[in-house]
Amino acid sequence: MSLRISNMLPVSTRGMWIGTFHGICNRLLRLHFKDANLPKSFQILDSNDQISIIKRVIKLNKIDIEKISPKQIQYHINSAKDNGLRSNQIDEVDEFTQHVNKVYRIYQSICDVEGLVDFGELILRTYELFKNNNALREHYQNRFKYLLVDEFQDTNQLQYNWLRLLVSKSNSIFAVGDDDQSIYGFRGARSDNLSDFKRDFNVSNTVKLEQNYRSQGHILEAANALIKNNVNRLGKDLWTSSGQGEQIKVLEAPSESEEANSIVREIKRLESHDHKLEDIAIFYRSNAQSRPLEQALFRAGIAYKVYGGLRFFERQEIKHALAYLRLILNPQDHSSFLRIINFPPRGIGSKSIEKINKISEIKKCSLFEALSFTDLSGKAAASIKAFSALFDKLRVDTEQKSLAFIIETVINDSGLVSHYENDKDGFDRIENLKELINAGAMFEIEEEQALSKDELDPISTESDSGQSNSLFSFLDHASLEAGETQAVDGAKALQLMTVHAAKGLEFQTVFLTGLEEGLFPHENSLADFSGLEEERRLMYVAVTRAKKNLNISFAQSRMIHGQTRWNISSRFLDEIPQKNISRKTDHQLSQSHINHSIKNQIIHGSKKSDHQFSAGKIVEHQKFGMGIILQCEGQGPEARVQINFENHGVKWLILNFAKLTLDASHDKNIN
DNA sequence: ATTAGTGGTGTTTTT
DNA sequence: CACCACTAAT
Repeated sequence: MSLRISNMLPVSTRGMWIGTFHGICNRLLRLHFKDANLPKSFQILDSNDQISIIKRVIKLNKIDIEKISPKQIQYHINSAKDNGLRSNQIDEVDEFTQHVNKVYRIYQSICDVEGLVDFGELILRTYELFKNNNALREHYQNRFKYLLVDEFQDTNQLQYNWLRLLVSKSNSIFAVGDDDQSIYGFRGARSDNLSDFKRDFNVSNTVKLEQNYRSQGHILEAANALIKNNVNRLGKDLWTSSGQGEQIKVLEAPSESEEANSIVREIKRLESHDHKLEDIAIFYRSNAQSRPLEQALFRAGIAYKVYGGLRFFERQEIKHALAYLRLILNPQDHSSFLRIINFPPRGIGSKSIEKINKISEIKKCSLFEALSFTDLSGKAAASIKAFSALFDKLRVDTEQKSLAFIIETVINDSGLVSHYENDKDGFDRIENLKELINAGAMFEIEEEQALSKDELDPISTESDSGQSNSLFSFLDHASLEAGETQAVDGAKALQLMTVHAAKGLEFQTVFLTGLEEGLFPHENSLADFSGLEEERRLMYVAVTRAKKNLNISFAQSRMIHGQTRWNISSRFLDEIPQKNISRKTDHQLSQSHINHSIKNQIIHGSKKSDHQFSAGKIVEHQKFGMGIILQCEGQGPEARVQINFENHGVKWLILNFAKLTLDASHDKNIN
């Protein structure tokens, strides 16, 4: 974003604050940590860190909530914060809320003591800071003459209130948003903020942007037709002056691997017609779907780049390494301490950890300091001494050293590398650890360049004593911008990403994959109407990323959670007008596939089944209607079939009881 | 007392 | 399939 802006503007962008809400709040909190009542070295928690603290709270306080999962509690905490609510502001209306809120309260006190800040807290803290500190608020109201907010439909209630605090008579605000592209409802985004904005900020004139400069006719018509099915929207109709262009190609494949192969063939064809690889993108609904695509691309020797997914900084080996780094910097960091106290295994088990915990409570000191008081006998005592000594040594060895050197020293001396050397699938992990050294070196170079370029803002942090300041900002960077690091060098490669990650981007050619009921729209979103509408907006976002060529595909069968599932095509496909589509129903391919799988059953299956039903056949049930057979089991009176019904989902039925009729037309297809 | 191995469970999207 | 909690083996 920063780059795009500086390329478009005749003036320098130095001095502008450009970033996400989270990024800007982090910057503010770093500058005013004292006023925000935070330790100087506060660390940012990611989703997993948050979960492990919640688990800790549940265990330590023996809260009796067997039925409530840590994830549910996490959701409660995050959505409370997204709405600007502290635990004491929540009505404990029922037992559930009471339990969950208790965890929230204790969780927050742990974070406060240990100097930990989760994503919601970044914004909430800054909000409270502005609210309670008039001088500071006025300073920033004058500092930022113009506030510009992009993707306004993705703001949540707290971010909205945050903006209201920052806007005064001395500055002005400008917002751009598209309610049809609101796809972050699950994390508290309110597209209603768009209409509230008009009211609360006295907007005198609204500009509707309906001319689209990106996509050609067929693509745009499809997008318009799709989104019209949503009831809850402000309403707009996009138009283009760039001609009809090509129809959308729709491909039906027998399996996910066939789908991937067809896409690879098409990409090769495009390449030979002078399409650039970096102008092509493949989208999918969930990260897990990237695998078969990657396999096919790898085999075909096509360079590709996966965005997001298992983020580099979220891998366990990287998190272990970072925990060592954090603990060097901040011995108070209990989460990091617990992560590595016995990793790699060094003979300090749960019992020892419990003792350390007790001592830290009695002596009111950190877990780390408690190590020196813990008197245990024999092996454990020796292990604990060794662990303390390791850290004393690490602190001395890494003082005033380069980031790369610090990281290298830590991953070697901690025993992480040698641990993974003995692990049978530890090779990749060691590669990643080496990559972390590189990332550190790169980060330091970039930081120097940035520093020499802008010595801007009047308020600046006082320089740090002792430990390297760049280690500090590196750790910060690691938790907040986890995904970005790998994305930079996306040159000359095909781009793979989730539809969520694709928002705001555009490509000449887009392959949109996995258009199947249950996947897209995702089955977990179908429970309520608003969920389905959000999925449809997601589809709308995906379609409108394509400039010239859009390819949509789906597979008849797909491995999900280790089981083959037979899906029907997505309802979203049916919502696109036929005139905008050219169907490449690979019928021959699909028939041969089904024949093949039936033959396989006859040859490999120990005995031929004594009924006429088999996987892949279309059947009709008196009550459930049409469906496709997923698998068969058993013989005679015990024979059962699993069927995915068009309108009733997946069910197991006993053949003797279920009156099933084979769909004759489909039967003819097979033979 | 620790660890490795086993069996049961739940699976979207992200700052 | 991947992760966790629990159990058996060291």
